[in-house]
Amino acid sequence: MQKRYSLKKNAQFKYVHRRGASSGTHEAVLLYVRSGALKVGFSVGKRIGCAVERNRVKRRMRAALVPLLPRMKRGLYVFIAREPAATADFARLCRSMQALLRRQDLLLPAPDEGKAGNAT
RNA sequence: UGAGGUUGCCGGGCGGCCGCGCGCCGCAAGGCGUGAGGAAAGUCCGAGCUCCACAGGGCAGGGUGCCGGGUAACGCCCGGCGGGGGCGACCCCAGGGAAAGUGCAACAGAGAGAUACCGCGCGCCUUUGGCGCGUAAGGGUGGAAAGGCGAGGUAAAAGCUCACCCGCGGCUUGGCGACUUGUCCGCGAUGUAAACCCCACUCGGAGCAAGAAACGAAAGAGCGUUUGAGGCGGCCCGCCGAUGCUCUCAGGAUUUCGCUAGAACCCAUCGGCAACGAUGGGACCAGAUAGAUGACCGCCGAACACAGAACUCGGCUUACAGGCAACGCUCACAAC
RNA sequence: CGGGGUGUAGCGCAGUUUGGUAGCGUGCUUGAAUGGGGUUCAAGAGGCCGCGAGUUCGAAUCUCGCCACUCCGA
Repeated sequence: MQKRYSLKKNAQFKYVHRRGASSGTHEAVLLYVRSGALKVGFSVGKRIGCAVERNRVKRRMRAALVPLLPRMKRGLYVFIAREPAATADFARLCRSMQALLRRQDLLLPAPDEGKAGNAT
């Protein structure tokens, strides 16, 4: 996932946290706010584990999101990891995040010919 | 063969494929190179670096604490000394001063730095006992009872005297020194300084959010220039100090620098018991800023530990699956 | 990066300065009182004082090293 898609400022995180529509699964929670740009942030709390484990969870969530990125509606996303995310396998993490996006209807129909990097 | 001791090291490797940070090349698509640790951790010490006076004096406060050396420095390391533990190789110790002063030593016990309960002896009396004096050997209490043990001595006793031993001080042998050897010259002093304290040495403060620059453009207010604004973050002195300091306009988690090559590492030779030093040679590319290493798979006998750089070094401490090497190291058993 | 605070009975807290007996409230158990319950009264149980070393005759207390939680400043 390239840096231009990442949510950066603490103020932005706070904004999403306050205004965002939320939905959750066993492994993660999604907060979403409509916006002109497509930005994604990840929030992995101290309950998950030590720095190594937190980094790994963040990387796996990021990797799971990459194939979905071109099909996502524009807006600010924050994914919050919950404790089972540390032990879940990668396939389970992927299904979980797809389910979160579908639940708020944020995934475009995705015709198969859609090229990567089309997010503008 | 088994059980140990000490020291040092590794702590996955190779390949395919899709991605990420940084650097270089390219008009672009993209390509090439490179990319976490021994502890990156805890933040417990010491420095570099930056700013505050040029880092100066005193008081207060903190730190260290056997001796000698190493080091940029250290509370670290090395080698000794003393004490303690282990059959041993070896390991552990904040280990200055209690004859400078103050405090504390509960309970028990007569008495905790002085004392006399039982006892022992002598004297007197109203004689199964009481009082006075002497004594501290014995009993008892306690972690600790004013050197220990034996002999002499005595009314009973006592370093009161003597032999041996223990400790402290003086002198003395060896050593740079901690310390040690001897001596019998003097003495017999409780413990606690991780209680206050004394002595010696040492420490200025803050920290990369340090600090510097760029972007807008000039203006206003207050204080002040030897009757001193402001500055050095415990206080005082002392010093610096003038288109200077503070505030508003002022919108910024803006951008760039600081930002990684270093008292570092490896090899050889020489000096040193060693830590380490000197000389010569060699190899070096993490530098992010919501913060880069992940997904899928194959092979290597298993590779499943603890764990993620955030200015940089030297240490300490803590966590750690499994594995390797060295020492003509130690002990036990067996064989020769 | 820098600086504090807390950890003691199931729960909330004293005791740490100046070292020797661990205590208070509430909850729990038993008994009394009531037809029964609550209130009340009496008795009792419950603590490796966060962990590991050290100093001391003796440590919740002093010293050192860890662990967890929490607060503040830039």
